[in-house]
Amino acid sequence: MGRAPCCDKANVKKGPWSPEEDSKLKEYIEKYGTGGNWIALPQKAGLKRCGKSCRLRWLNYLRPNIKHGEFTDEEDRLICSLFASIGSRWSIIAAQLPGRTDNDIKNYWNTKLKKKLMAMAPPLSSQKKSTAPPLIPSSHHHHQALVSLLPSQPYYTPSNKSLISNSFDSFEPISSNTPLHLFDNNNLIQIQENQLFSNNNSMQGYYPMKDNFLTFGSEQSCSSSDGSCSQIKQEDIGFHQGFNYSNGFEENNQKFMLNYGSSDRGGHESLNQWSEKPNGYFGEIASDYSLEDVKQLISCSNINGCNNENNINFFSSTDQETKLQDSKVMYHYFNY
DNA sequence: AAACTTTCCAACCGCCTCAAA
DNA sequence: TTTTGAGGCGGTTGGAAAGTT
Repeated sequence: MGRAPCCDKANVKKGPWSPEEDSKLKEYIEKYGTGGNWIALPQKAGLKRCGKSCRLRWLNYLRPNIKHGEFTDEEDRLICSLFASIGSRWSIIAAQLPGRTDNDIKNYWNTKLKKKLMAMAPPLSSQKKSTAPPLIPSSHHHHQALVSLLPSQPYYTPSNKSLISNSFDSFEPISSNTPLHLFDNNNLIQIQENQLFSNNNSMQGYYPMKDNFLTFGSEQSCSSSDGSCSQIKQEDIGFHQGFNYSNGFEENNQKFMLNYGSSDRGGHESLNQWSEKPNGYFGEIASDYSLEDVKQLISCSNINGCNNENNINFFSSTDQETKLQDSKVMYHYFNY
């Protein structure tokens, strides 16, 4: 019953790889490949290592075309937007960055990029509080999010006014008078664009903002069964450089943030440039994940899966390929 | 220069899914 | 149908390197 035993764990070497081990592994794989069997590989290659260790060493360090060293601004942006979309699914993120490994990206995020973004964000306590009523009933105990990918310019909104969709419904450019429809499953919120961007907006509780930014969320942080909720954590939030305002409020222990991407990049060479690159963030690189896969992952990247009614809603334009390529991620977090 | 602290990252650990037996 | 291992993944850690006092 079951498969053959794994490697003799009591008799395998651990710790850093020596140059000799590296060359043995590299030479063997270059000559014979992995054979689809990492467990058997170390013995064949003359290594006293666990197959898992060999796999990791090969994938993260020895395989060809591994890119080490500084991450570019473009890579920063891509990591940020994908992290905002799908969370810490490093292998998927890595698939969109040629030459980068999931481990590299994970380390980079944990040690540098997260701090970099945090340094740009104002402390939550400094943000204005609102008197606006909660938009989400207090019975909602899940961390919820509404995600949309909006083309950089112009802004789009679904023509059928329904954002409850995981598909890419038809979109039309919004005029300055067209309300944005922000939706969670119980609340449809209409917001005029000028209410988002005007400093003298009349919408109580919504603070004006100018420039793009991004918020990040962790996985579910509270329970729907017992109603307990942890407060939003500072490290769960990141902002893109270049924002001037964020709008958010706190009410009845709920945090609400409303974020919006701007198309005005102004040519600044910084993180606030989202999509100057003609080929965009997706689609130009060979990876195991196609654009459709990424869309699907984004559309399913919630707590409970694609079919849950509290789903993250994801939409884009009919011209999916091109529009998605220069899209930005807009996150709305409700109720932590 | 030494002691201490912080940062960085390679590698390990443990969990999950899938499939072989 | 059940058990078990392989492969894959994300979280965590230990120690080296870099920075600070």
